[in-house]
Amino acid sequence: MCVTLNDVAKAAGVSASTVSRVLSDSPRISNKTKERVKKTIKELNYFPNVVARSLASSSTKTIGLIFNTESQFLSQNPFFAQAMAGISSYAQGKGYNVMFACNKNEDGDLDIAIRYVSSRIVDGIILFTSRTDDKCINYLTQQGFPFSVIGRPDKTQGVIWVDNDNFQATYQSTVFLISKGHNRISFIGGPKGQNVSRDRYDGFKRAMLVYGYSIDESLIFKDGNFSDEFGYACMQNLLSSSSLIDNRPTAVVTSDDMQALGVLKALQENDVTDIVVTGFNNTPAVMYHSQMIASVDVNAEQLGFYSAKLLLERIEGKSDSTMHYIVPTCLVEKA
Amino acid sequence: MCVTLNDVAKAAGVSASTVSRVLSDSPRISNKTKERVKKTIKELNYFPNVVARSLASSSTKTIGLIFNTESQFLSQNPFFAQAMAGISSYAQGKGYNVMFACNKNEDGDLDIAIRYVSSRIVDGIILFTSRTDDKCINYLTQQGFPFSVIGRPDKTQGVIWVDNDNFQATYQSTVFLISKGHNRISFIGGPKGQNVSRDRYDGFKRAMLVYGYSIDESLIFKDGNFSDEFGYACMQNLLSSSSLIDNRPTAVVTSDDMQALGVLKALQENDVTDIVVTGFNNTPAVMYHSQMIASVDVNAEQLGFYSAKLLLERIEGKSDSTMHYIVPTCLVEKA
DNA sequence: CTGAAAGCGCTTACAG
DNA sequence: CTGAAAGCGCTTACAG
Repeated sequence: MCVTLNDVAKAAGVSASTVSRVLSDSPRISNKTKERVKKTIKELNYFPNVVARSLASSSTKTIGLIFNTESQFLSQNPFFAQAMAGISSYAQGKGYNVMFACNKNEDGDLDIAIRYVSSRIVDGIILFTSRTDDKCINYLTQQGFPFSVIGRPDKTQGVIWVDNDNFQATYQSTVFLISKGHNRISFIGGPKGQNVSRDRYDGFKRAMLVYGYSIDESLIFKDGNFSDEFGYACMQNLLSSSSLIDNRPTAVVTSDDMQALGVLKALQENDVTDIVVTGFNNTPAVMYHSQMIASVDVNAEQLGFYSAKLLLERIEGKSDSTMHYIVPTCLVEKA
Repeated sequence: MCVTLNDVAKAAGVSASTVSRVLSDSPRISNKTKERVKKTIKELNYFPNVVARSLASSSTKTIGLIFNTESQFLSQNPFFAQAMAGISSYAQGKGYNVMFACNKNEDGDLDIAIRYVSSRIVDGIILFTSRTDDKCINYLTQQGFPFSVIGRPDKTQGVIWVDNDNFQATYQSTVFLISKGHNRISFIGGPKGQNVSRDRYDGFKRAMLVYGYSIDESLIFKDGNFSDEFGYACMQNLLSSSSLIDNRPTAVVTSDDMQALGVLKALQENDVTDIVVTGFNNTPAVMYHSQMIASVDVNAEQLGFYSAKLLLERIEGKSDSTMHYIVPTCLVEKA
């Protein structure tokens, strides 16, 4: 029903091989025949069947995405959509398609990875954020299957990854607060055991130390998660603590805008207007709050873009390809 | 390098046809041989090559997504990620993969559609929201290619679509405000020429009429867009209008949470605390505002789910498949 | 209930 | 510079 390569070959009076070579712009074909074949391709409105091409060349020109995240967070955090846009942008430029699959839990992730690899439907995989001792990373490494990771994994040995400088990000946020005159600063951290959590805490700690301020452990919340509930709970805890009643923090460095949102809710409910907050992702709706005075833009689209770039360089066997890339963050300060 | 169907056939002492039939669970194979073949499939850890299968069966078991939306909105509005999750959920259950591609403008959309169709890489397409006289819809219809649309298009003739009852949604929001004692209510609408805009305005208008309140045209903003900028501009307009100085609205029905966010910003900047707002999408960060008193949950995940369901029924040639489906909305009221 | 054979639409050594 | 032929790994009438 569709025009095939053979139809073109017959119409142009050449062999199928020649048409195929014209399509791949082989230097071994004379310009004269190239012109002629291209003309009949136009006339017959021929488009190659990519499935047949994939089978013959054993490459699908498709990459698969695995989120490693419960699907509710996909919509709450603009990070994912932005990173997807960046991936799609690079991939399209290189003629690659992008596939995704949502899932419920870590086993779901692994199932998707196994399906992608075993069915040979993708040439490579991009993982969004890595867990501790990540099953997908272990599996893909063991299979020798090309993949890249957004967010530096536990073991970087042999794995391609892109990430922000998370240390730098909270270091800057904290220094910004200090420059505004704050020095009793609370810190709200991310999930236990993740590099991102550790790095963001370290950045905060270092800034405090460099500027000569001590860290009050009662203002520090680690081993949390990136939810508004956690932010809310932390701030409620601070506001209801009797030991802090005359010695509250004046600022909070959070590790996520959703956390910040929870913090802001607690502040509002308690009519506290003299505590300011910083967050991550520069989410428009969160930044509208007057007490949000800065947010780290992680440049999610760039993270996606480079995760795709490094992956495709690996797939296409560029020998000089780098294994990781740091995307700079940018502290967005409110006027 | 990989185990093929032929390897399995040899190992099990049967023909390739038989292995293939076992894989598709054909009723014409005896249980005894089924068992034996399944055992060797396990032993050899065989997985079918889906690319070869696609070529032979001329079906890729993949659907493609086209957003019809500038990529910045993809991340700002949780709608897209939620709908994608719903699509992925249904598709995975049916053994289908999902592909997407971001783009810059309407021509970009059409390019993607042409690529999807011509390269025969997907079996069907889902369009997110339709434009007036949509080029993609026209093209796909003319090609006879299976597709479904999220959001009722201009011409529904022969096209599969899912949508909310947008009339009902704003009708309910407005009635809710009326029940709270409001009757001078402002309305902020969506883009010109879209069904969604018309329906949402009609729902508002009808509720006002049914309850016997007149509509003050100076409080109505149509032909806008779903951005915070537009919401902000509308509210600034209202607050600065000298003719309204003693006769302001007490409530605003917006057509989107981003609009609502802009409205809230204007209210906050002008220290206006006696105007309440309703929106769409139940965005957590927006709902935190005390003046947001209701938001319509459009159930984006369900919209995605059913857009995939109707599409796959069409692809698989279910004769009794319906052409459209209305996903109920749900007004989320704040306590 | 099972098999031999043709075919899906390309690519790519090999030969000239 | 070009072509004939094999092959990628499946599915599916057709025949028995």
